[in-house]
Amino acid sequence: MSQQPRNGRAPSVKDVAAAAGVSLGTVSNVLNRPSVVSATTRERVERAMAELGFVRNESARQLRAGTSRALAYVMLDGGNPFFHDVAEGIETAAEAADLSLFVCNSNSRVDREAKHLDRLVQQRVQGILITPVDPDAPHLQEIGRRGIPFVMVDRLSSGGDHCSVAVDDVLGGRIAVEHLIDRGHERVAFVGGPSSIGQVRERLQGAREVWSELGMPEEDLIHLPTEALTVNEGRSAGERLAGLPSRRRPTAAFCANDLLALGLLQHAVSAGLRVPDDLAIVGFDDIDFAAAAAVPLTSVRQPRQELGRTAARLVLDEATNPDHEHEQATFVPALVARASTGTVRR
Amino acid sequence: MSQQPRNGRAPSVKDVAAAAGVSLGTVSNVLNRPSVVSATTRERVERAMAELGFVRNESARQLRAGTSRALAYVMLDGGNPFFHDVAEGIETAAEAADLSLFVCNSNSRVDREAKHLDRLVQQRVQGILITPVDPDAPHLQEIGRRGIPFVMVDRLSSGGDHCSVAVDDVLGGRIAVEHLIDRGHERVAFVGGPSSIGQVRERLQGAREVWSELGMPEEDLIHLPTEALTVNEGRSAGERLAGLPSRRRPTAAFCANDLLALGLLQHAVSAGLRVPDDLAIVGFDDIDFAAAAAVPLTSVRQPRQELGRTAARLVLDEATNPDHEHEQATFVPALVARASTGTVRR
DNA sequence: TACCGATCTTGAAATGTTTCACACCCTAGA
DNA sequence: TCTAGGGTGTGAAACATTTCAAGATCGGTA
Repeated sequence: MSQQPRNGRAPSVKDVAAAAGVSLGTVSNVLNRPSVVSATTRERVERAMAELGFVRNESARQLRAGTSRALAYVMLDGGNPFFHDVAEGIETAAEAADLSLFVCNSNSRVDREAKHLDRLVQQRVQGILITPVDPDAPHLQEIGRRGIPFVMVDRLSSGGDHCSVAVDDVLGGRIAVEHLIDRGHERVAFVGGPSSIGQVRERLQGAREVWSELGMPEEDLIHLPTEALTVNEGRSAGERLAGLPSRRRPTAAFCANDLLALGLLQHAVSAGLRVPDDLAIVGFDDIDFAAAAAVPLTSVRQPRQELGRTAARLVLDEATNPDHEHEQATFVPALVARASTGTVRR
Repeated sequence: MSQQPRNGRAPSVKDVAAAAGVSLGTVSNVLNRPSVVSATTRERVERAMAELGFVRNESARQLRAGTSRALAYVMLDGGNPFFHDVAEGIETAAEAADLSLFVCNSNSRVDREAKHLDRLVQQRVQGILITPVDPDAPHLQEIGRRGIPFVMVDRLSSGGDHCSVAVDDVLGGRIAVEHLIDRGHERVAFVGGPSSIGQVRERLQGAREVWSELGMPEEDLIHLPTEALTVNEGRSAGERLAGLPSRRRPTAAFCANDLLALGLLQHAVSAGLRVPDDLAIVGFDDIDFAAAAAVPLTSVRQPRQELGRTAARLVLDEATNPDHEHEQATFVPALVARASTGTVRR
């Protein structure tokens, strides 16, 4: 690991070859096909590398080989642990395939997303995984048309012209609200928005479906819209909820994600409400903080890591398998009941 | 934005030049020095690029130019929102300098950290920011010796052979415990570990300093060690705390970070303890979830984004300024008092 | 000794971009 | 008509690597 005095330029294969007294090709063989070079030569070359502190120049490698060694995941909201867990799953799979993973964060902004994508295309990454701000945005189609392996995460592809991985959000909405009805609640709020977000729309749809199927009056499922899926918005929804006249006030809330639920929970506790007795709460995603809340949160679990691993598997298949067929992988969400919805009412 | 039918190979400057009827050099000029080419030629070239769907090949660019357009941040624990916030700060600064940021996560594992670093060196990134598992690990020295701009984040450099950015952790420990003493607590637990982590050692040191300076008996500051700085470990510390004989049991806990504090808080609430009356809690970092906890958490705030921005500034200076001098930027932590420590006791 | 096959090594070509010295074309001035 | 010089455009070289056809070496055998 020792090094020559720095002379400005990083040592190249050429320098290694000279130091070891072999040709460029041999050095390259040591790097890429060690088995074809004799043990003694290999050793000599490796010693030279160590002495010079040689590190392969990845841009040159990539330029010549025509293929990068990296995947990328563009996540929607770095502040939401859900996406971090998905990224972990992707990284596990990438690691196994000996690929790097670039993690980017669009922060729900289309311009940031576009900028990231542009850079990733310039980098010629092997594949792009993304939870998009808008699944129909033209710059996404662009990626596909370019022939870059592409998988949509946490959103199902409508057109079917690329792979996608997601849970069944409608079903998720159904099981959340069914759980609340089971617990005896007769007036329930759905907290979430904006409805430009597909996940929000579908979770609400599932909620409404099961609500009417079980014969509950339509006006007793109240939609409390939010501007974003954040803790703060959850708190502010809590204020609005508290402001409702008591005969209209729901006894339970189903939040479009756990961040909203945590915000709502906090507001409820600080307003002196007892959870679940005065207000039951169900979240969505089942992030670790949900279980860790002061009143542990009932939540609709998504298999976060598995979502990521599957997405990575699909993108790798698209990258390497000539017979690749696009696939829409759907997972089934599961209710995880905790203290925030307590036991049966009354 | 339309494209030729894909013919397998992505279009290169050569193709663009041919399509526009100009030379390679001119295309490159349009890309890099638009001002030296006449408006009409430029337009023609740009049209050709659009028609072919040309995207610059970054590896070739980097190989020739000898310089990458990216920074990297290797964070210690992607599951801790603190590091996400630091990364946001770095990204802001990188964005302003028109650089990409690669975010990696070592997950507190030396081998993952080493692997990431190795890849980043191969990529020839312009600079590396890192919150290291072990600040004295030899592979870190290696980076510096290689001449890659390098900044340590959330840890102060001892040797001074590179830049670093951190808050004064000893001071942080002092203000946390001083606050508890002010509130009238006479028996306090420090929750945190392992002590291989410098931050933990220093926060404990600060706690001990102020404890003895204010004349409190040494044996009344109890150290509850943990295996990691996670919510789960916080919960388990809560169990151990509850198991102490009541005359030894502290009335307040200072946790080495907010995740521990949240775990401890959850255990306390579920065990029926009133916070802050039966147990007051102070965290460290002031992540967003601290304020959002059911009992909002008193915490020692670190300027998370600013830490990141400053680190990015330093690494950029090292990368571009020939007169760069290594700098240890220290920030002052501040106590943010919330409900979890309530008001004065008795 | 000559030849063979196996094993190992070589060196040139190719990858897509940027750079830079130079050539070209005008126009203006002598 | 010639020259100077600004404004444009050109094309070859360079960057660090990989690949691959071909060459070298060696031990063994006819």
